[in-house]
Amino acid sequence: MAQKTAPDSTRRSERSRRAIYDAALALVGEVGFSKMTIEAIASRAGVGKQTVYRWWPSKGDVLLDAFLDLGGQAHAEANKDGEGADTPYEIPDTGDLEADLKFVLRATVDELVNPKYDAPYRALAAEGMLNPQLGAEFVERLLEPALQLYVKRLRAAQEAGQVAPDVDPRIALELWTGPVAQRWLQRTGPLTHEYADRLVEYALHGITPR
Amino acid sequence: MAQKTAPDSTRRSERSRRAIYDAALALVGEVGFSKMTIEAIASRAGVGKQTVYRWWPSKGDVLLDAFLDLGGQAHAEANKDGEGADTPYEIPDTGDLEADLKFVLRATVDELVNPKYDAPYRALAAEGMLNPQLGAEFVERLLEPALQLYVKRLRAAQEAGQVAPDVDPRIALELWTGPVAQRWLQRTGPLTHEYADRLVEYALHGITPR
Amino acid sequence: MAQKTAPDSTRRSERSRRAIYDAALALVGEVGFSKMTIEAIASRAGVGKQTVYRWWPSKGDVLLDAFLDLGGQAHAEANKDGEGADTPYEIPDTGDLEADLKFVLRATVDELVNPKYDAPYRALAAEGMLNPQLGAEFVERLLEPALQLYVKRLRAAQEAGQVAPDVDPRIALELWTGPVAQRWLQRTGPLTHEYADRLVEYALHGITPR
Amino acid sequence: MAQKTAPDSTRRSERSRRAIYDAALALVGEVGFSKMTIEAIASRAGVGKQTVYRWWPSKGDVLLDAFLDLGGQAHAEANKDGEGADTPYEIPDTGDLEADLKFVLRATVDELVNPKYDAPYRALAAEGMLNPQLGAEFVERLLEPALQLYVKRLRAAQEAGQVAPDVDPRIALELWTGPVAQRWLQRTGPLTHEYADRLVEYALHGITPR
DNA sequence: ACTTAAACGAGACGGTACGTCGAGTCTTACC
DNA sequence: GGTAAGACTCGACGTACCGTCTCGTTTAAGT
Repeated sequence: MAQKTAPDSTRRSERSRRAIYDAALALVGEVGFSKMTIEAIASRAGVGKQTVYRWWPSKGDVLLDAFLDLGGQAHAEANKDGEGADTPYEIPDTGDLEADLKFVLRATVDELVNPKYDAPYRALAAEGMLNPQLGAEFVERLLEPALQLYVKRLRAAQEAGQVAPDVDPRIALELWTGPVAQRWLQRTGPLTHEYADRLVEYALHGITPR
Repeated sequence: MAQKTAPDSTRRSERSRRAIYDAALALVGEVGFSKMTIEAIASRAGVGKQTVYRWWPSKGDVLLDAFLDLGGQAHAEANKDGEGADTPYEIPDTGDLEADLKFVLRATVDELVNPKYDAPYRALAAEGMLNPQLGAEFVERLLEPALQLYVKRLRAAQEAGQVAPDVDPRIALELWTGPVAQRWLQRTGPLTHEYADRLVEYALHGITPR
Repeated sequence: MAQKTAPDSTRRSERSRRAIYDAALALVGEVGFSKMTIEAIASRAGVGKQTVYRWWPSKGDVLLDAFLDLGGQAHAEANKDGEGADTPYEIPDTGDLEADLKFVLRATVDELVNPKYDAPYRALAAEGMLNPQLGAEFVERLLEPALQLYVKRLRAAQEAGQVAPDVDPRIALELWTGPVAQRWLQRTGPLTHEYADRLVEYALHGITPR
Repeated sequence: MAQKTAPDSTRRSERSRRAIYDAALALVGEVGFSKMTIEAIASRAGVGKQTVYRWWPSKGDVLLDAFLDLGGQAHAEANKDGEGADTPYEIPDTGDLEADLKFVLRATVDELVNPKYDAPYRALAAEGMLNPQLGAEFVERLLEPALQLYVKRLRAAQEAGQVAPDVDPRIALELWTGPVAQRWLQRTGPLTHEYADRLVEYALHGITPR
């Protein structure tokens, strides 16, 4: 396959890469995704346009990498005082499924509401809907790993008999992630801790009388 | 409020309006929302650019109106043979809540999968996430009316004792609309009748053992 | 030949015509000829665009009529106290050709420098250079009548033996009108009374030693 | 003076510059100045609009440069066979002032009548009358240099005693350039060799009897 | 330490679309 | 039927970015 003489990533300027991430995240917050231009990113990063085009095919991809990097940094930050064992991304398992799910979902809500994450994450979600290639990458690298944590926790709950054995965890988790995503992205209602709790309750016990 | 000498809508050309709707819907299907330009809409509709700009502030707004018109037409079509009483938008109430919900949700899935609706609806959803003004209009005029049908049906079910009285219908409905929206928009999994059925079952009875 | 049903000038609105003249003259002074638009003229005159288009083919023609009207008014004004005999446009004949020419040429200079006349007259001259049709009308209705006054005066001078009999007056007059026009239109030098005097002297007596 | 980050002229595309000149000169001849658009120039030159706007503020300026370049080319052409000494722009001095002036003025008339030069030159002259900034440049770069040749020749004639010592050459030359300009630009009469001769005669010897 | 080739900053280039303005035509309602 | 008003199609405006393409200038590997 004849690519356009693919760039040599070993000689890549780390300095420029970081500057581009910073510029992209700043701009998406300041002017929004659709008004964020590659020229503006380059100019703000003090970088030539070609340096952006050399490494990313579109502004969406720049933002995706920038956002993943942001997440990586945050995680590294949270663990920098640890002795060595890296705290994994994990849903707690206290034995009380309902409490554990509420705890995590509340944290998710907090994050989605945080402007620092909202702007880029929302932009990526929206862009991914129209651009299947970007959307696939978004889901694969960002969304699905997070959802798999629920799968793992639900499997444990099934083994503990707290979830019916014939329930498909991959579907079950959508009972609360779907609604939260919808409220967040489409602003169809307030996104609060109370709302998160209610979703978990309804999902676990159903809405029909017992 | 000093607008730029608002145009006189009584003198508006119906011909142009329809042509613009058709062009917008065709283009969003053919080239996608982001590559759809106002110039292309105007040109395809055989209309001056100014005529588009005179009546809509952005291509998103054009598409929203075009899509609403499309829905209106479809509904009118479906009722043109009726005696006179307009069949309302309504969720059937056969007494069997689960069956009724599955029926409607399957229909929703079919519609979302239909390319005729998918392209514009998806574009509007995505655009509405980045543009709060458009998003609000999208929700108010398109999404919320549909969701309210579930509220009504769930209220009836509550009166019939089929749904617990302390359940909030506006939240409950999101147990299935949220997941469907997520699968559809973010392509996180297959969107099938089986999936729809499963969501309704989980939502009604919960995922914990009974 | 089927014209577009030529308008009936007997039913023409005098009110509108005057308002259009005023608007055109005001605008050419305020924003210049090229930024003066027919829409602006109509709007300022409180008149529909069609009323302008019905009676004039271009903004140049509007301005030409407006300027001719302005000249007519000025002349009427100058004669409104007269007993009845209309003072004709005429170059004085005191018997002293040089003095008479200097007098008239100084007056011409004063007029060309007067902003009230400069803007429209200059616009018409320039436009007439690029648009032969307008140019011909400009020359025929505005310029040539003025030049013919010199022809008449020079003929009288020839009869009085003050101008060589083989001199062509129509060419001779250009010895001073040409230079004045050039200085005025192309701003190649100061346009003063002294300059006017000098031109007349050179033209009458030549620049070679006598 | 804070310009908009003035472009770097060392990186300018010579190819584009020439193509733009050619397009501008062709267009002004074909459709006239007022119907010549910057879009058409760019399109015909196979150039982006921005490349025109980057280097010139208006179509008038483009045409001025194009015309100057045309003159430069013509002059270079005329001298390419020379040994090295560039034939200067110069009015011949045969000792016979009248003959020399007639010779040059006839050549001027020929040039003004040549369609190749008429269209752009006329357009520049007319545009310069309405746009003082362009007019100043036109006079300074195109008109005045030509007029100064007459000043030089007349000074020589004064030294030779063929022109009265108190005559101002800068004014004297207008006795024939002014009329020629007027006939040419305003089409007030035929522009012929005979006319040119007559003007020189009148100007040199005056129109009064000797 | 020196060479050398790739990445880099800068930004000009041919394009496309933007959103606005005005041209000239046409329609509506009024007088 | 002329008029004021203004919506219409069309085309050009001047601007903003696109993605590509030179230009020198770092800069880091491999001699």
